[in-house]
Amino acid sequence: MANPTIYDVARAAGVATSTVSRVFGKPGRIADATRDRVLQAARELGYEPNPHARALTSQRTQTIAMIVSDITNPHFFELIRGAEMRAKAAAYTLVLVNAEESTRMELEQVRRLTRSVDGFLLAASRQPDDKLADLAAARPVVLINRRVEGVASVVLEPWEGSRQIVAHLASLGHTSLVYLAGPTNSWMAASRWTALRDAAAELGVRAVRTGPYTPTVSSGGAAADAAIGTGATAIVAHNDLLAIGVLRRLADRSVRVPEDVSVVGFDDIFAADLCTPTLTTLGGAHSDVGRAAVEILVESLGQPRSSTPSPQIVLPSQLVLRASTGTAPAGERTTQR
Amino acid sequence: MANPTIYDVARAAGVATSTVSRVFGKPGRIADATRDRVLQAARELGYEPNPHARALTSQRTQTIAMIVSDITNPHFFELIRGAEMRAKAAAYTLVLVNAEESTRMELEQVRRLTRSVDGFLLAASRQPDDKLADLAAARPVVLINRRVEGVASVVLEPWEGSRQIVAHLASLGHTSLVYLAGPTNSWMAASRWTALRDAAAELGVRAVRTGPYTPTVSSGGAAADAAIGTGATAIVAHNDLLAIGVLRRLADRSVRVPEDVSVVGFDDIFAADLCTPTLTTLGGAHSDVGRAAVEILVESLGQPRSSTPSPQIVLPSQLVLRASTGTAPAGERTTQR
DNA sequence: ATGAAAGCGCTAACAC
DNA sequence: GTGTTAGCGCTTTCAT
Repeated sequence: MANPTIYDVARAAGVATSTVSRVFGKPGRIADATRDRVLQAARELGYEPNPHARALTSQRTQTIAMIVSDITNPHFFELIRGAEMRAKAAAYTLVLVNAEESTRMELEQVRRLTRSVDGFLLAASRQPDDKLADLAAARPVVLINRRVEGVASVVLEPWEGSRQIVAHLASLGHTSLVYLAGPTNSWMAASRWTALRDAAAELGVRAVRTGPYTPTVSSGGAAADAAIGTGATAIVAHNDLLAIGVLRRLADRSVRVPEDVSVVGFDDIFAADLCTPTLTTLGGAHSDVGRAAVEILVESLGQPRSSTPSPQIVLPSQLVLRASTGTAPAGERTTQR
Repeated sequence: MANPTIYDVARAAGVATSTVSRVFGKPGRIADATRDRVLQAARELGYEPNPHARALTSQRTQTIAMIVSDITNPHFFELIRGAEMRAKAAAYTLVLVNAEESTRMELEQVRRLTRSVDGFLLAASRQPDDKLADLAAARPVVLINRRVEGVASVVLEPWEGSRQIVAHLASLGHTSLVYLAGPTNSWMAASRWTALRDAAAELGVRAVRTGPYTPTVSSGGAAADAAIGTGATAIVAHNDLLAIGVLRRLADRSVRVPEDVSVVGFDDIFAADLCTPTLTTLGGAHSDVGRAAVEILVESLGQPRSSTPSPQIVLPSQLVLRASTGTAPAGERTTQR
């Protein structure tokens, strides 16, 4: 038979269609003998439940959508990977959408997919806070690397991590740093800068910001030039891609790293350990972020809507010291206490 | 209204439900005035078509599944990216599944998703040929970087590319090379080796193969040791990840690249241009491969099944020369004609 | 514990 | 060009 339905199975097993439905839907509520008979018939006919018919009545699709702001960034890769693994484990299907840094497209895709998925993972969303609150009020949403009051989220710790970067630089004798900012509507960019600035103030380091820059290798050139222009001895780039671009430009300009200037990135992407010099960066278990996001989304789908308290999860980040940071150049160096 | 249906729209616009359905389904067949009226009503009510109800009757889901054999490999990233972009452009939703190098899981996921998607993209499938032919006979399938008789596919040219690698090495005076093989059930691994071997024979280069190796950086250590053991002056690794692992191990063993030995990879991943030395590799437009695969899949979905001639597309690869290849060490060098 | 039957929202003949 | 109507395959009351 081409596409056997519960009717075929019901007939073959000599039961009602509702019984077949129950066998597949809520296994507890059926007598063992009947269940075995149904399962047997189903197997013989090669029956597979039709997810659309199921979704039509039950309103549950066993599918979640992950919308990433920029699939080009390898950092998202880990996020996606973690999410995919956890989704598969929970028997959910993962739909992947790239918003290409466009807030409009992000919204449009959420709208388009609203009926086809049970919930959304919004990774590094570029929407304003109120928009996200609206979206989350209307459907299950978990934000990734973005935090908004009252909306569930999972973020990789940016505050203490940024603090550690500044402390690390300060301990190497740096008295000034420049932050190469990421996109203006990036929550992470804002969080990092705030934390860097505060930590710098505390530790007596001068901190300035330039940008915003598109977080890509190719933007690193202009960013590096601007950074050098500030006279700072340490450059903290919004992410590793940008940092690697900076490294390249500095090499072209014969600025030595870390002798003349130190460079720090964020994310600890695969390439951070391969570039020359290897890059000091704030990393963390990105795939765990994706995993955790799926976890709390799926969990919230089980509960009656709105009864959930919107968990805000923070996963630890971790400063990875490599060769791109070193003691501040002597001329600029201040006496350490 | 919470979830307006075509009934609500029909009532508001004063038409039949079928008219509403047509407006959204086949825009041509309706009078302009009626269409505008329906669209207007739909907008006012905030109507969104329910994809499941649509799929249930029409048998079309506007969704395609992409199953990748190993999402960890950054090379797949580009494939996914190209596929996602093209799918979105064609108003298709992309479901992403990682098979984690497991043939069983690959099959299982295809089965599970068969009813929910219109077709499959199988990237670097690890299934045997006959299994793939079976799968493709039962549903629309496009293979990516895998070729099987009678099944539609898109591959990045491996033969002429491998040939160019050998020619490049030969022109540098190398007379022997070792290929560090990828997974045994990888079609690409087989194709590359065959092409390398044939080209080597033609050009008077001795070629041996070791392995198989898991194509990861961490496998590169053992692979490098084995390669050195063969005495070959040129190492061709199954992919860039493995090649980078080899580079690391050689550096640890103080084997100079390219002075003592040359190293070549495949894929031209982002990191190939960042490692030390930078890696000579056979690249190509991977995202175009993903794009093309979606294209022919979507196209075949338009046609009546089986009327399509299963296109086998080959996209050009391209040898990217970097610093990891150089003239063969003098001792081993043969006189050039 | 199981059956009967009414939809879920939409499409696709088939009429007119 | 538009309306009528019968399902698509399943879940879910409501009975029994």
